Amino acid sequence: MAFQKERSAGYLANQMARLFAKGLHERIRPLELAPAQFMTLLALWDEDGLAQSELVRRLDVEQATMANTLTRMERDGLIERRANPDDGRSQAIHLTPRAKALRDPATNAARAQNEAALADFSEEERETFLALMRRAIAAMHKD
Amino acid sequence: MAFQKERSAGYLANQMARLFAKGLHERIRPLELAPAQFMTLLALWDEDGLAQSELVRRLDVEQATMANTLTRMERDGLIERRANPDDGRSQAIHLTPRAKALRDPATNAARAQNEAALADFSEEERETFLALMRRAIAAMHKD
DNA sequence: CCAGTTTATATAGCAAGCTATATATTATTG
DNA sequence: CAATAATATATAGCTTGCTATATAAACTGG
Repeated sequence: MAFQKERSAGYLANQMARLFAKGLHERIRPLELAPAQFMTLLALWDEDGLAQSELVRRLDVEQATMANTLTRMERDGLIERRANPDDGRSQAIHLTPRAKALRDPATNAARAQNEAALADFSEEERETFLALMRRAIAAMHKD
Repeated sequence: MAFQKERSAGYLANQMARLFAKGLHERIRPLELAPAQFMTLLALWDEDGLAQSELVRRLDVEQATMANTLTRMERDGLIERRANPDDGRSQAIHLTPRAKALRDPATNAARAQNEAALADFSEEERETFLALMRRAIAAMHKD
């Protein structure tokens, strides 16, 4: 039996995620933000001064990925790494004023992208969709 | 109102797609295949000898992305680029015997990954999930 | 207290995605 | 037919993801 990509959850998930990322990237381009930077800012807008290890835990990316993203964000004036006086290994990641000011425009852009993707979904379909994605994520985490 | 990433379709789509890719990568590792190579092979197993432009159209990635993926696949002995006698610009992409032999083990690995993700989904939920993803993809394409 | 382990971060190296641009070939049009 | 436009592919340069490995600091058990 042939493998049909249009019927493969993994194939569709990849295509959908690329379209989300592309659309978000477009919408936040005027802010000079990239998607992974936005995702990291989401966690820091929620709670400033987190350690890299905590960002890794909350965003579920590999430590090396986060280290590189933070380096680019520091370069772009979005964050500062401040020494932790209690532990010479870790640093606290703090938002710059520029990053704080981006909160509203950036989250609005993300909301607009979600809305574009789900434009013709009913409220019930939206809830179902989010719930199914969360379940697939949980299942793969266990695996 | 706070932006909650756990309630953002785009955020969940990104996380889900990464987990699909990671799981698939793990499963096809013994075959020495990477995920984008697998995706490209899906199209070529279906129809050998396609031009790069047709692969771009069928897989919906940018031309530059496909050119680079094909270069890696050629390096890895999965494809050959053959000159097109009718058009000096284009080349036909042909599978090597090695790539042809990978069809069954690779599609089985992909099926196993999809199954792991959707293990606790009912048949109806699976259909719903695929349909919702297709609709989100179509909506973003239009956008 | 110190040897060994654990934890926090960084770096190297690769794949795959993107945009922008270059080059070659074919098609079109005045 | 020559100039221009369109098409097919390649390349440069960047971000984001990954694994594997290195380094430094802090803990811990004997």
